[in-house]
Amino acid sequence: MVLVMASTSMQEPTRLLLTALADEPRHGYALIKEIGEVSEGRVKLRTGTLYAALARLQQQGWVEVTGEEVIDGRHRRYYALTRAGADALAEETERLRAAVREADRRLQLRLGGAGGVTA
Amino acid sequence: MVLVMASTSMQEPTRLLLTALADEPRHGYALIKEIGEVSEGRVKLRTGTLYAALARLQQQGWVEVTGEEVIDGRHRRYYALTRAGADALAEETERLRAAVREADRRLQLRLGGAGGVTA
DNA sequence: GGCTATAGGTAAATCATCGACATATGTCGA
DNA sequence: TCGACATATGTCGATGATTTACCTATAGCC
Repeated sequence: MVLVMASTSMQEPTRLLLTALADEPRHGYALIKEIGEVSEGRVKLRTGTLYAALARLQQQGWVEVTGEEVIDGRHRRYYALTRAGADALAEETERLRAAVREADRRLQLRLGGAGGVTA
Repeated sequence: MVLVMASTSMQEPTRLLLTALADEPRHGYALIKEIGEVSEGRVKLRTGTLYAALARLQQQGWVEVTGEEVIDGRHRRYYALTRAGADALAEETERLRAAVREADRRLQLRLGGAGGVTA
């Protein structure tokens, strides 16, 4: 078994990319739209970021190409999460869950310690 | 009033830094130790990252210096979250909460739709 | 004297992301 | 038919946060 350490957590575009691929394979352009929707229009993934990230994640073994097709003369290449990619996303999600808990806790302490919730 | 858009979400070290400052002011070295503990030893913040981030966050108006003192000949400079910084951390935390929900949902769909756990 | 912990910092390199550009097809309206 | 827009995939140089490596200095312990 090979364990790959994630020294530092991934960035948001990469995380959204893995998330968008988590349920089913998608092609590049669909990923851009998907991520735009999921982030409520906040993140507009650039093609430069997308294809660079897909290449990097393929090398990492987290993403793989599962097929290609031509629809109305337009070429589509489908990408999918590998098992390792899904595991990585699950781990990252756990880290984020803990981060959210901690931030909530401290922000609460801040309010409490400030000497007035002014409820 | 000046609104500063966060085009892309902050990175993990920066987020942990804001989190570590959320409950009370701390000095640089304490922040490094605090972040090491909060992340369960995963993130060892380097001084290069720390002081660069603190300078950047001060310019952004999210962090301010609240005081300095000398303990046993050692100089300490205390940093604190501003109101804007706390708001920013709260917003970021909400975004992360949504991201966690979405990742959970899709990873669940993956398991369900695959008809089998084998990749 | 040497090692560790505490405390603050700078400078160059790395690397993900962004912004701009390139290419090509289909559709819809003027 | 010409232009604009959506669809679709990519490359390349610049930007910017983080890392790596370096520096200073004091206190305490062996």
